[in-house]
Amino acid sequence: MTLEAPAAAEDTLSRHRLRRIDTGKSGAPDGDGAAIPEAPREAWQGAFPLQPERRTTRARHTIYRAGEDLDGIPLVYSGWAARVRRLSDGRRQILSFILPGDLMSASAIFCDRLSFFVEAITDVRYSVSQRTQVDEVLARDPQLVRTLVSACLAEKAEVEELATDLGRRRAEERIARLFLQLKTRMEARGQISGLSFDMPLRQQHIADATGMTVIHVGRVLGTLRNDGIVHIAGGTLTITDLAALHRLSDI
Amino acid sequence: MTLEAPAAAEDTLSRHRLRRIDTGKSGAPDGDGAAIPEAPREAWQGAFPLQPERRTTRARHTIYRAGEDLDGIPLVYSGWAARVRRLSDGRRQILSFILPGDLMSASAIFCDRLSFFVEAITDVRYSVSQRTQVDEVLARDPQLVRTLVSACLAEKAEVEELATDLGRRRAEERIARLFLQLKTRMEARGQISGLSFDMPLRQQHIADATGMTVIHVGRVLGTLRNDGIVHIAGGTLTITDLAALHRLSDI
DNA sequence: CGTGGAGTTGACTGGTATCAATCCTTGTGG
DNA sequence: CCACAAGGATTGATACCAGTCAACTCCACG
Repeated sequence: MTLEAPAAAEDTLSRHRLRRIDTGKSGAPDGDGAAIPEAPREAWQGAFPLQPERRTTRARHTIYRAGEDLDGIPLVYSGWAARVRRLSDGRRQILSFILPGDLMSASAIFCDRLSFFVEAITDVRYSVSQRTQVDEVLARDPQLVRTLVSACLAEKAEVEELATDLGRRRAEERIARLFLQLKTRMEARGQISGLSFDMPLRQQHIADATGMTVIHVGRVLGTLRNDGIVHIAGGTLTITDLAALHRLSDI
Repeated sequence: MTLEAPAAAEDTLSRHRLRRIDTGKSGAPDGDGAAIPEAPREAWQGAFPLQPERRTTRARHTIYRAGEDLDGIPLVYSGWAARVRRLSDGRRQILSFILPGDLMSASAIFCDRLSFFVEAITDVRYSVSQRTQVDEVLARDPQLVRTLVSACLAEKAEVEELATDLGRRRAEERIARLFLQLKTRMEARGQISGLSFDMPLRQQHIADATGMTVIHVGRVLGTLRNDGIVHIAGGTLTITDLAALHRLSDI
């Protein structure tokens, strides 16, 4: 598990992407003040009553490299990250976004080596619970094991939905669905006001998540804005026509 | 869990797809003779030493419908099937192919309701082990639980790779990778001779697995044939230039 | 023979990608 | 405080991959 490693050197095709050393601001939904919403609201909230190690990774840096040994189970408590697969020629696919309160991957509990990278989008603070300690807790609580297996299955189902989106839906549809998904997740965290929420993703992230090019993402966002459906400004996403967004999303 | 249910009625957009009632032949890799290779060669081989119920679903029919209650854990012992997500307007995405010896989905062990359909490609014979019995076995064998969780994680990783293919690779690349994957899986089953193996998929299946249209699949297959890389004839896939296929696949 | 599924081919369209230039915003450093 | 540099967003022109529509063949089956 690597901390604070610059991503530039390894990024074959990085076109300015991830290159700059972050300065600590970058529109993150969390200030750097004291009031960090540290509590994960998920089912495994009480699962790790341990003394985890605390770490930080700055925006645009890689938190975990595919294939490395995980030295513990990481849980994000502030900032956004992404699980991403990289191809040898630099193409990238984001598998999911990791929001505060999320395990970096539910798989990490049962497996100490993952097949994808985890990259910080904003500055990310996370805790790493020691595997041996977690295993002890799990051994005493079979019900918790079930819960965590379910979390894995949920993650799997999410990726299956992503695959369907990428294989069978069109650009506008995919973006609309991404936004609705983010809205739902932010809602669950109580981090939405009206139909707006903090959303630190750059167009490049949206492109890598929806299998598009940045430029086309920009165009689609443009039409969504002109049609009065969604607009992004200053790191905030605002839904101006929820019904239309649902219509586009086929939800 | 449904048996022998025709798919036509439910298939909103089916353009001849799945419509015909199969006659029992359809180029399945299994004859209907006695010599069925029944032994799953996977890790969970000894996992279900029970008296499972045996069932059959004919080609082109639906074995399981998303959201239904699973009344047991299904293991395919002959024929090919597919896990597939359907959209409301008839578009389909195949998440993976199920070959003889495969669990219909590893998720079925920990979850009695799946989010995708399972459809028979050829005639499919499978066993259904009762959940209560399997749970008993699992309770006595924690190591087996780990193994089966790993199977789930492997299935998850496979879908993540599919998502990457669909999002970031081109048509030819995707088809090449599908073929190589099938080759590997058939090899593991000892069902390959030279560089040929039985492959009952129609172009429509390949299209639904790779996120393409049938027609474009036909074109790509045509060029692969003309370039002397792969050709399909009489339900048999033959790789005529393995190196080229690897090159295309970026493996 | 007739029917229907499956595959092939051609013409055309269209959705996205690619290339390139400009502008805006923000952080950096003098 | 201001100028500069870099990242990010927007726009235009053009190319190309893949989708759509349609016709036709081939084959298995009844």
